[in-house]
Order: sequence, then C-alpha cells, then structure tokens
Amino acid sequence: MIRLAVIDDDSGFVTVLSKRTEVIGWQQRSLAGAIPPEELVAMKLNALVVNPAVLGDEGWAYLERICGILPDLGVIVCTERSTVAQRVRGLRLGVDDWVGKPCHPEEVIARVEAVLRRRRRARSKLEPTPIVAGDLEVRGDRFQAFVGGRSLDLTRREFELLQLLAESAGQVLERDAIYQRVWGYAMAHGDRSVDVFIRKLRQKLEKCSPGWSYIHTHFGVGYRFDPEPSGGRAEKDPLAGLPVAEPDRDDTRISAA
Amino acid sequence: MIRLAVIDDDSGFVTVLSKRTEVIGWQQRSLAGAIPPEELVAMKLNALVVNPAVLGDEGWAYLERICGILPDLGVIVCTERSTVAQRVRGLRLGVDDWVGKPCHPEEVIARVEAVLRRRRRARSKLEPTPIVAGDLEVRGDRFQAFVGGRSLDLTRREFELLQLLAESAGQVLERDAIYQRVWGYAMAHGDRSVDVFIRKLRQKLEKCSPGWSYIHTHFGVGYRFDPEPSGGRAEKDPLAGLPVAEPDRDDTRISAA
DNA sequence: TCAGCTGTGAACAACCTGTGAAACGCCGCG
DNA sequence: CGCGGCGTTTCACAGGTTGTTCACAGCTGA
Repeated sequence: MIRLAVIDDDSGFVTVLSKRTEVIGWQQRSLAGAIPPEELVAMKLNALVVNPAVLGDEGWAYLERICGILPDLGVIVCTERSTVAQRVRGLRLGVDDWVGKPCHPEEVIARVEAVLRRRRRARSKLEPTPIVAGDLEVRGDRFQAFVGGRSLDLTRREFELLQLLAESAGQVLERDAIYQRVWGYAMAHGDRSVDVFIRKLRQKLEKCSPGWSYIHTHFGVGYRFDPEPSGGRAEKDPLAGLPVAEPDRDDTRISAA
Repeated sequence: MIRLAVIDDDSGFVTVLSKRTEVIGWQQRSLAGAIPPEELVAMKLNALVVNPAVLGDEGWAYLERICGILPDLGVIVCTERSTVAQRVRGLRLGVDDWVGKPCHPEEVIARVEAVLRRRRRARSKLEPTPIVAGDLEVRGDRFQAFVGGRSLDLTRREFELLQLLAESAGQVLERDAIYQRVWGYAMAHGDRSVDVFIRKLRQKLEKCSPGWSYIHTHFGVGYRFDPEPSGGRAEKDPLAGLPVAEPDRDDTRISAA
C-alpha cells in the first residue's frame, strides 16, 4: 500500500486521480497548498505529487527543503507549462519526475510507481527487510522481533519504536524525532511516552536476550540503538581502562536472509 | 562519474548529447541497436537511454529482460510519439523515466541524474561526514566527540559548544555569539557559563588527547578553535608570531587500530 | 600598578530519566 | 448492558546528572 499526497488546486485532476488510486488501494491525501514539512513527515508518505504553481514564489525553496528533509519521499511534479530550464532545475533540486499537464492519471500513477520502485530497490539493497542485530531479528514483514526464533511479543507501538531504532542503529535519536516518526505528530512538551516504551522494550529485550544491551540512553538527548554484548561486567568504562579498539563504524550486522 | 549508454539512430540527438556528457565528465557509449544483455552487463553501466523505435518488435520484451537482469541500471526511454498506454506499459515494465522527443539534452541529463540519485543519496546518508580536527572526531549523529574511537563523554551542552567551535574552526567567536547559538537566546550581562563550559571541554580534551591544544583564548574577545600540536613545553602562545596562515585543515587521520 | 578579564573549584538548584502503578480508551464477550 | 482483557497514556516519586552561580585566584594589557 502506498501513501500519496497531492498538492494541486486543479480539482478535476485531483478527484479523477483519487478515484483511481482508491481503486488500486492507495491512501491519498489532498492538500490545498504548502504545509509545514513537519506535518509532511508526520503523514508518513511514500510519494508526493505537486503542482508548483500553487506553491507560490517560494515553491522551489520549499521543494528543496522537502527533498532534503525526506530523502525517502518520491516527489513528482505535475504542472501546466514549463520550460526546459525549469524542468532541469527542478530535477536537480531533488524532484524525481516531472510530468506536463494535461496528463492521464494512469500515467501519473505509473510514474509514481516507477519512482518508488527505484527507491525500494536502492533501499532493499542496503537493508534487506529483516534487520539482525546482536541476538535480535527485527522482521518488518511480521511486525515482530525475534530472538532465536522466539517472538518478543511486541505490541504495535513497541515494534515500530524498535524498528525505528534498529534502522538507525548507531546514531542517537532525539525524543522529538522519535515521537514524530512513530506517533506521527509532534510531541507535547513533557510527554513521557517515549521513555515508557523504551522501558517496555528494554524489559522484553532483557527477558529474551540477556547478555546484550541494545538501547543506550544519552542524557539530555535521546536514545541510541547499538547491540553490545554486555558481558556481565566492565560496561561503563569510558577511558580509564583499555583502548577498546572500537572498529570505527560499528556496523550493526545486516544479514541478507 | 557516470557510465551511460545510448541506443538510438537519431545521430543528431546522440552527438549533441554525447558532447554535453563529455563536458561534465560522463562516459558515454553509443549503440546502434539492441545488443545482448550479457554485453550490457559487461559494460558496467549506470544508466541507459533508449529509443524503443530502434529495438523493433521485441523492444518491450528486451527492455523487460534488461530491467530484470540489471535492477541497478537506470533506464530512460526517449522516443518520438507515444500514447499514454505505451508510457504506462513501459513504466510498469521497469523503465524508470520516459521523455518525449524532441527533447533538450540537458533535460535528459537531468533526468538521468534524478534516476540515479536515490542510490547514491542512500549511500551518502550513511556517512554524515564527521568533523575531523587534530586527534579529534566530532560526530553529529552521536552527539559525541571521539579520540581514537574513545568517547570524550560530553554532555549535551558541551557537545553543542564543541561542535559549534569545530564547525567554525580557525575563527574567533565572541561569547555573545556563542551563547546565542548554543543556548538559543541572548546572554545576560556577566554570565560566565561559556567560560565554565570552555573549561570543561578543555579538561576532557586534555585528558583524552594530550599533546594537542584545541581551544585558544582571545583576551577580551572570545575563543578560537584550532587544533595545534602543543609540542610538549614551548607553548607560550605562538600567536605573537604570525597569523598562522595555515593552508587548510591538516587532518591527522584517525585510524581505529 | 590597577582595573578588568579569565581560569578554577565547589555548592546548589533545576532538570532528566527510571520506575511502578493507576487511569483511560477500545474491543470482544457473556 | 456490564465485564474483563489489552494496549496506551498519564502521574508521582526517587535518584542521579547536568547547568548555573559564586567567590576567589591568577592573568592581561594599559
């Protein structure tokens, strides 16, 4: 299933397109104009069809920002008239495809698919769906994580949180960003949900895979996923002891199944 | 550098395109018609621009086979007339983009780039270029600085301060400016917070990377980040001597053992 | 030499996180 | 319709970490 947003004021085009996308089971959202990038993030879109004419003068800057913030979002421009220079500029900015109007909805759909297919290929090469880290196996296809074949019995939110962390293994994620991407909207000040779910995850992880510590707290910042064999002792040893020749990039091992 | 092949009998288009690609440093190969897929594989192409008109009746089957064998190859169709149905079919088959002729070579190039962008962006996303200075490595994705792989164990504020300094290495930053950018609001008169954090940073830097002096005081002005091998004793502030017209950043490479 | 600036150490308040438990909303079931 | 089970959110508290402030000593430059 594909989540698509359309920014255009051409109501005929939008409705015809949405009829078609509905038939093939896509989720489509229609927007009147530019909306804050954070909201776009929250919508968890796969692709965006946009008519730059409705974006106003700042259209290009806006699109550039979007493409920068959401490198995984497929962006298809669909507009009336355009010059070669405009098209070239747009494509260089980060737009994935450019269709001229009038255009057939079916072609737009095919182009969206082509753009997303390309992206999936690129991603699937880097992240073959099951992520393996430490004793853990996070399987997006089952909405579950496993240790030695046994399910951790995660709820939906727990799983999404773990998946997000595991995908960005090694880097510190701030609470706001986590909340934004898992819950889908901005975190209210003082919300402790993330912390609570981190605890639940840690409990289940500890229960099914003792001997490993997966989620590390970064005080005042957020959390970092990094499987470490917490071999019982000598865990918090910043520098007193040994050089701990951390092999540079500690690669969360990703195994192609 | 991009390796591109063009299958078209429109010699004018091909030569104009090849002139342009040559300028920007791409390797272009022109083919008269369909060639065995194995040969295409051997050419290690990044992208293929093809006019299906020269492929004959088996054109679609050929393209489908190509797309199947070489999922990493970007395929751009460039043809005279086409119907919506043809374009949709082509895009569904695995073609990445479709341009109508006549078309400007610059647009073709921009579209090839757009098609190939995903892969390399996904790759570059994994290496968000940490700042390297002296023995030090400042990694924004971890909110930490490292020396030889060992963390300095910086707090959030310490890290943000160090990051700011390291980003603007070489130039003197005034306290007001530092406070403004790290704390986010104007510094109250007489606030010593910056000084205190500079001290904390110097302590941790000295502990983890002796032999280097990173942060220099400019009396009455502010601080300047500039890694210098403080060769043991003689460090009576060499700035009396010369403005240190350092050519660039001499990045002592950090190699994790 | 002096006034002003900076380094230093320590004390304190503010803030952050871990944790347990209660409250809430949503379903399916009797 | 009420009832329990489940998952999520909120709350309050404890303990630890961090940020801020202060006083004093040392240093700088005129």
